[in-house]
Amino acid sequence: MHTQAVEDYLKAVYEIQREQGEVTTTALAERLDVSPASVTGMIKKLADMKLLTHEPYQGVTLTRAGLKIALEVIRHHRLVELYLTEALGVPWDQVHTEAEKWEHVLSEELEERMDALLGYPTADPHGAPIPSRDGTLTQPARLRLADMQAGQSAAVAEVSDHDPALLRYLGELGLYPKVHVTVMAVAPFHGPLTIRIGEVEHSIGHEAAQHVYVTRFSNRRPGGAR
Amino acid sequence: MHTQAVEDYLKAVYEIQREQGEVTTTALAERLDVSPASVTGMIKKLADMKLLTHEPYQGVTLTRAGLKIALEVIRHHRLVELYLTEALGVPWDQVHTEAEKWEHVLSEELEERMDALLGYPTADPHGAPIPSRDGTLTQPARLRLADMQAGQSAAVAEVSDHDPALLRYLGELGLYPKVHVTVMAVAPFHGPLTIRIGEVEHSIGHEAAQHVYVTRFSNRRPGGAR
DNA sequence: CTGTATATTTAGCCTCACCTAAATTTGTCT
DNA sequence: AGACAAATTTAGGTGAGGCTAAATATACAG
Repeated sequence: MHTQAVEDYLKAVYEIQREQGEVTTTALAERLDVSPASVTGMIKKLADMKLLTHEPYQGVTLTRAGLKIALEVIRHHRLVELYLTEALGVPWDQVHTEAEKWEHVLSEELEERMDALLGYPTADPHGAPIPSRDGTLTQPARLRLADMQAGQSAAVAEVSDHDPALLRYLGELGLYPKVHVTVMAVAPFHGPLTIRIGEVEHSIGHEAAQHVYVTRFSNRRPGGAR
Repeated sequence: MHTQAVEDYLKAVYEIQREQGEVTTTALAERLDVSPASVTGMIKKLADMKLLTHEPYQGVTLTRAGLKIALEVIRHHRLVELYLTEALGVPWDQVHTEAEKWEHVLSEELEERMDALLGYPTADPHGAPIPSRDGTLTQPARLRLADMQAGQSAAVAEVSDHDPALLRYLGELGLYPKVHVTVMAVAPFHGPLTIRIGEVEHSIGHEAAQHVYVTRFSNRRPGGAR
């Protein structure tokens, strides 16, 4: 087995790679709340273990083996998040923190039981896709609510899960995954968006709207889905 | 927070104290699968933290603070054991190993949720009492099935949870907590006991019978409960 | 193209929890 | 009381994963 630190690093590398393309020492240090020097040391170890490759001063890339571990950890994390909301009723702004601990102690046996009990789900409570056991992953949406134009409609696909306060705010607005939303107006200069959910309208700041990913309805049915 | 090692040591001290009265360096080393020298070192640290007192060459006693932590860990362990059997259907010979890991990552919040979901239970799947949040604990039964005489009846109170093979064996016999059992015969020289559970009779070795704790029915109702 | 800011790595050190080997203490048997 | 075995502690070390301070590499502005 790998240590918790190894798992945390690989997961962080994967996530930063997704979000920013390039995985730098500093980015890892910030995400893991650790000094850059410590990251350099750990990278060396992970490279020795053939879990990633390191181009000094350039950044880091996961190897096949490293990717496998990262996806296993993420699978655990997201399954646990969903399990905690579904089975134990934990509010969605708290599951992330709990899952950070559980992901490292979940046996394959229990993973399988949770998976079955949840009906082999494909997304966690924040809409993030749950990797399958063999490591395949549906492509997450990359369009942000903040990038939409007035008049467009979409379904919420995924929301960022790192900030509990943001999640509580989105929860108040009703911006959960799968919810349909229409952009009524967009204020200029990164101002707030006016959006409609069901029959009610809300205003949401640009900043928050950047953390909400959506899937636009296709334009084939003018008038849009309901 | 305390490290996992600290929690493991305190739990072990508590358990050995219960089982054997005296908590020696060697006993701790064996239980924790660690060298005696390592135990000496760790004891020194725990004594510095005022979690236990150490009489060199004599043994170790938990302080009030140490006892509190030990009971919290045990509470977590037993709640998790019960949760795993009840909510996730994990077989009773496997829950112990899983709970060894979970006990260290369970937040108070989740502890409370599990506790409520299980209906504020007082015993784990092996019959061991679950400490209350304030650290009170019902006194466990100390009479062993192996110590009973022919003709006596009792209810199974608790079975030792450390050996999965033993638990599977007891499961086959139907020796679960609360089950009523009557000793039909006791072979001499630590030979097997013949016991009756419901309508069926089994033979069980002295060794195994030492790991089954029972509560004798009072003698006030001759003929015994059914 | 040179100077400076920023990113990264190196060097040296720390704590935790473990180890082995070598004292030392305790208890027991004669 | 002496001798020996068993239990315990001391001494010295290891690997993991952190840290700070200092050195070095890269990037960018003038």
